[in-house]
Amino acid sequence: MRFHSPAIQYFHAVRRTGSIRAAARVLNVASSAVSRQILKLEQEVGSPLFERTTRGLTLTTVGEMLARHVMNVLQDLDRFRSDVASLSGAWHGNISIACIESLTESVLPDLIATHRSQARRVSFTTEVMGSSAVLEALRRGEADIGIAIALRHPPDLRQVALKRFRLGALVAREHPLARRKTVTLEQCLAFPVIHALPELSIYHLLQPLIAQLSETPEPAIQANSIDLMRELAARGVGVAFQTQLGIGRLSRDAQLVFLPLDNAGSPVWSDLGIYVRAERTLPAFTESFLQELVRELGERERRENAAYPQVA
Amino acid sequence: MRFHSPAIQYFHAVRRTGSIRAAARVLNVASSAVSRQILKLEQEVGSPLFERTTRGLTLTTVGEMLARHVMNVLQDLDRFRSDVASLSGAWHGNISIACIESLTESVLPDLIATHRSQARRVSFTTEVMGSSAVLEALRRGEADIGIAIALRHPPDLRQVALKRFRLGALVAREHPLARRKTVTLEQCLAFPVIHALPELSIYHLLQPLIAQLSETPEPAIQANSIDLMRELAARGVGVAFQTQLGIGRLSRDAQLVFLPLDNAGSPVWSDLGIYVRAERTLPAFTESFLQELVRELGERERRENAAYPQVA
DNA sequence: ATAGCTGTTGCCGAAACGGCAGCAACATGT
DNA sequence: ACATGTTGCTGCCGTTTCGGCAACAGCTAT
Repeated sequence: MRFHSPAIQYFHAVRRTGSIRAAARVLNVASSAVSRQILKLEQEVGSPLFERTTRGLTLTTVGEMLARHVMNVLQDLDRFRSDVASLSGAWHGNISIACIESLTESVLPDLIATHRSQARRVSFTTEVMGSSAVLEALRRGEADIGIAIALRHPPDLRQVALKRFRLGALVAREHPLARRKTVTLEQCLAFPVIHALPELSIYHLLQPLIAQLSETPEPAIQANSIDLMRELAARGVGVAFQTQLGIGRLSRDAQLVFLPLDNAGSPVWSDLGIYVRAERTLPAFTESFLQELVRELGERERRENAAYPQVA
Repeated sequence: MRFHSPAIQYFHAVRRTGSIRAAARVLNVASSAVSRQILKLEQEVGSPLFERTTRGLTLTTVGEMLARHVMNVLQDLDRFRSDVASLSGAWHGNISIACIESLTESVLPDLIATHRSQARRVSFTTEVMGSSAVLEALRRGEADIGIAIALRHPPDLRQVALKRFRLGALVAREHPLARRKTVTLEQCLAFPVIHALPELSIYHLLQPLIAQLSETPEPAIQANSIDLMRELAARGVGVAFQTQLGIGRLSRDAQLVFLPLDNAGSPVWSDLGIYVRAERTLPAFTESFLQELVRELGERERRENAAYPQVA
């Protein structure tokens, strides 16, 4: 089912690989064929689409416009194909998810497991990365659904849902703070602290609050892995900070205690956004999973914010 | 700039014309070429796209799915083209509007005139039709922007805005009702009435209210032209019903009086919706006009509802 | 029956596509 | 400095695809 001109597909491959010869290898054609199709495209558009450097090709402004169009075409072709396939037979296809680390402990595996048991011919591709990388992956068409800390998102992405979870401190059961109901940042900083590195979005959530304090003590440990920070906290090394989303298993084992954070009497929120390319209609099975994801995250938001009611 | 496979364009032409030979005439190619491309498409999709009748072709279910995809592709190609063109030079292109009759007296001509004075190379195509025909024209890709009475709209259309205007009675200056501030349906029905035929949406707005009344007198005149009904009312033939949108000129001449309608103590609203195909990104110049349209209609809504404040 | 319409199919020339080999330009490693 | 590997590009040429012409079968209306 290839009813689009080869130029479209070649252009797409060249954009992704950044090289004509590499694209030719992926496409299983001669590099000359790819080169000619690109030249033909540029002649028809009337403007160069790539800037030729000595090592590969980079999109020009016009090239980025065409890339956007081509992405719309190919993604919609995908949707059409899956629509036709779902006419006669069960759903099948791939759902590609780009998300931040906090989802990997419980939310995502739970959801994928239950979804797979219902629609077995839907496969998943999940990739964990930072929030800004999630948005970039979506823009480049490398992921269908993105979950990231809700920053300002570019206009070509659509925020399907926005769920807020309380940020909190994570301490071992034996930690002196463990008996409190809530903690403030000052109280935490009296102890050794496991800080997030700037590549984690927790850093950007906490940094402005820490900057407001008079004293800024040296952090004991800095890390860029949510998982590592959690394990360190469980071993009593220090106080870690994260949302309650990713600590289900460890707190079930009662090794860890989650203490919602209060700052000047009000909770500290971490906003989680679910994103999708705006100029795109999702295949039915992807849309279905997306709805489940939104519902599940909403359910967790409700449960967790009920467990730790907001201070007055 | 034709970088999509001919099959796409041929299919689109056949869908619109409903005939291979007619499509071939439009495309300036031999009918055999069109026939072969369609057959090739059907072979690649693996399912017939048209049902061959003795007089032309009709889309099958799969064909409609492909039509949707093809429409997305071609409309997005249009957007890409205008995006590239606007890089070097002024906006130019065509905006196709499908709307109901109430807009033709003042809203649309005013807007188009001011817009043309700013961007002279943007042309307009406007077509007046009934509300359901407006939605159908949008779905078939025959119009860019649609304005219609806000009924339930199909999911492949997006309601950009919803503005409500008061429905009222239109009477000549000398009419016995002309001195009132508002009127009820009963009061109007005491006089000869100019009724809308079912093809006008005013009919569907008033019919349920009339059905509630105990007596349903014979209407004096039935018509399917807003303009005709207005002129008839101006000549004192009877009471007409419409929104205040389309009576600017005549009421400026003080020949007509607009009396907002009250039903059981509350106003009767006529909801106007602005629609666009959902799976589509508009070209920049079309989006710009759309925003002006929404703003202008919102302005009128505010003004007119302020002129006739809501009863308590 | 005739005329007019429909979509489809051989046949054939023209245009487009793709593979092979070789080119110049540049980066890297010895 | 030289060799090697990379990049994109370009003649040459066989294959594939496309489109125009004419003819065909099927149907409708006159």
